[in-house]
Amino acid sequence: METPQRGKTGGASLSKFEDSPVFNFINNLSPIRPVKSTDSAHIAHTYQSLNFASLSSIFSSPHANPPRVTRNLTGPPSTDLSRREEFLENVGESSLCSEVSDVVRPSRFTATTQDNCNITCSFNEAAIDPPEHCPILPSTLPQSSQYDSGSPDHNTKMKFALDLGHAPAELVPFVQNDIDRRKILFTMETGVQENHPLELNKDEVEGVQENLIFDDAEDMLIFDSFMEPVVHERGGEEVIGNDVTSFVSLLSNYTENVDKLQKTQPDIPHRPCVQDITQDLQLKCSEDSRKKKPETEHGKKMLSVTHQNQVDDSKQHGIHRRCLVFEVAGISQRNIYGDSSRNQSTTLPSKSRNIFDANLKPAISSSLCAFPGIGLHLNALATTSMDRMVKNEKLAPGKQLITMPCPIDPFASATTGRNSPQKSLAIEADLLTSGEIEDLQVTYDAAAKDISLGNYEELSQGSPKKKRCKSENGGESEGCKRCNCKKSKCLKLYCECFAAGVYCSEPCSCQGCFNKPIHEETVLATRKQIESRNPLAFAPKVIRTSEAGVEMRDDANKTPASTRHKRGCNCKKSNCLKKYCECYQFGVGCSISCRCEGCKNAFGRKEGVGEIEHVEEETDAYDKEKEGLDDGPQIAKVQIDERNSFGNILPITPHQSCRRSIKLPSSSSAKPPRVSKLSIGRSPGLYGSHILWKSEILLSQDKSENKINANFEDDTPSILKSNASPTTGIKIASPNRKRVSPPHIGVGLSPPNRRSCRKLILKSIPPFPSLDNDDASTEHPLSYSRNSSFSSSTVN
DNA sequence: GAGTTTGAAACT
DNA sequence: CAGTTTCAAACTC
Repeated sequence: METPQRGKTGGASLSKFEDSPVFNFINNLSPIRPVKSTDSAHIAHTYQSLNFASLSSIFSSPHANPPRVTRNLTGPPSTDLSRREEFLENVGESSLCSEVSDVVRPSRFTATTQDNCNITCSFNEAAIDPPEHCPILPSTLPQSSQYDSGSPDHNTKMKFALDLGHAPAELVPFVQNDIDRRKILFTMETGVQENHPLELNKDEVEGVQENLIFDDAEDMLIFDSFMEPVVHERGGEEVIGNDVTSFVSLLSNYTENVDKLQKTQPDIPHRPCVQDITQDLQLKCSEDSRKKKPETEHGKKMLSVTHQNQVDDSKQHGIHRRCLVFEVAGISQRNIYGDSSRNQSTTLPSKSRNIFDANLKPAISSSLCAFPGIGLHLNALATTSMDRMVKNEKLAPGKQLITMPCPIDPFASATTGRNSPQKSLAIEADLLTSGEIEDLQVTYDAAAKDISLGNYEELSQGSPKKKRCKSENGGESEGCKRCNCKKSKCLKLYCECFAAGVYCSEPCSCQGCFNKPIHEETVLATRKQIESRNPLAFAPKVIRTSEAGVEMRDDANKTPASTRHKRGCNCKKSNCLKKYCECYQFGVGCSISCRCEGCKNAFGRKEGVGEIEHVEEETDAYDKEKEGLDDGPQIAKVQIDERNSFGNILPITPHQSCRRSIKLPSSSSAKPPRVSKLSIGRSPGLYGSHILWKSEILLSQDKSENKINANFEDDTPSILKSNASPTTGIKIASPNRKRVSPPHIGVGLSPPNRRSCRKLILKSIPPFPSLDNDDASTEHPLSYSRNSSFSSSTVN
């Protein structure tokens, strides 16, 4: 090996870099393994052309204005296996790029792949700026000004590029691996994507980016997700760095806001600094990793076995990253962006997946309970995705395909007998242990059982029709969704089937029904018309808003204020204690957007209602009134990331799903809606979903997450807090002037800036598929003709 | 199962 | 926007 070359900026040494505050900062931020000088040296050694000197010079010379330096790193040709293996040995677990990630993480990291598939890491000093008073940060940490290169944007950028054209193919996965492991909140996309039709194009990314303006640590976390490396078909194309840029914005905003916050609210305990966040993540990650240890080890074993495969894969693919939102979201994100993403995880080298897997599991779990779908369309999409998943037999090393019958298939259930063959749930999972698979199966069976028992709604947070469902079909989920329309021809939202985006089926007692496949055109046209009137007409009625933990902390029996009816109810006589009330029906509390009178919603009352009573009283009242009522609304509130809704069918562990459920007052004693195992968003199960976003799912989870969540609220401006209710905060006018809230949730959940996050969702993924033209071909056909064009048009 | 009540959806 | 009508689910008997 040749000795590392010094960069043009060269003067600084690695040791100098070690002494730099930035180095310390980085180490502080690196929960898993601090950057070590030896690492750097080793890296430099290993990769002769990777010049860290320039990096260190920048870090160690805060006042210097190093010119932008780009280094092309020429490693062993990817075709040279021996060299690659040697490289692997040298680099070892902590690969070169892991170091790279370590080094750059605290700063702005942009990974762009140029035509020659370089990874360009750009440092932006602004991102390095630590929040003031952040205990972990060295007091001497250079501020941005110190790094001001004089450029208009004050960016001092150093690029070191890894010429993947010559670099070991493993490099990329390793980069990904380490980044994943460290939960670094940036995205990186490397390369290349041949035959990735659904890959985000630049415009999409930009669109996403535009709306991705996080400015809080939480945002970062959300943004985090787990980076999913994706192996693409070809190595060496353009890497979209926009995601990374998004992260940059995020990080920058975060630091800035922390500073602001600290200045404006010195009394308030400082929000978690980056380290706190990363530690939380790391903690979670570590826990997961420990749990997954056997798998991890197995994965390591697999590594050797599958190394060649990986190499091949690596040759075929690039790294594709999409990281938004928490882990689950990360997965779902893939679905948003296309089918290709699904394989992202698939193609991950097993070794690289160890950490990733730890994250994947929960994601899988949540998916199980959140059988996707924003509306039926998405459910169908999910199914289709599954199909495609099955079709796509290429499973990554260390992956296994678990297939189970899919009970939660709106089509299977509502349209069985027509064109809805029972779908199988194909779960691509990391080599799970038999026990884990068993657990998965148990969970899945439980869900299936619920559905088969007619508790469809119980699983779907929809209007309970248990009466009509149970005892029928001997366990088939079909028939649970039925209407009794007489005049609407099942072409109005009065019809639950129609509203849910499903065809009426035999069990329906409707008259003059047009909501049938044979009238597909009519159905679609009508639907389109309705949507034109109100784009969100078919949107989930219950959305996730803010105030999440607040109410939960206040009273576990209450529905988290974060989950509220989109428009709010308008009850006059029912006191929001009957299913007439949609809020109650969905098992959510009323909010200030409700116009109900005499609200006694047991799940929580709207703010401002004078009759604040104790929940116990409410419950008692309800009990009295409801005594004898066989079942209340069976609602579960697994909140689904809208991205999950996009067909991200991933297995989930039972308790994970339960854990993510929001406990509702038990209905066992004729009390309000009880908690069910699963819930798929909106109504009758078909909507699957309210777009219950991932971040919400995580809300009630880990301590670290709770901690973060708490901070969310802390930072929520009072103005937003006051608007915390679902609709008030983000109320928009629908065409028919009715109050309509965007499907996104988390008004208050998110600090102001999180609006961007929602924007992102809305923009990048039309939550509620429109019948319009282009989309119609992929969405509505899905809804109403599962066998129609979608699969054929998107599968491959 | 028929009739009533209720509130969302649709309409004016 | 508000008021009214229509509608079908929820509920009662």
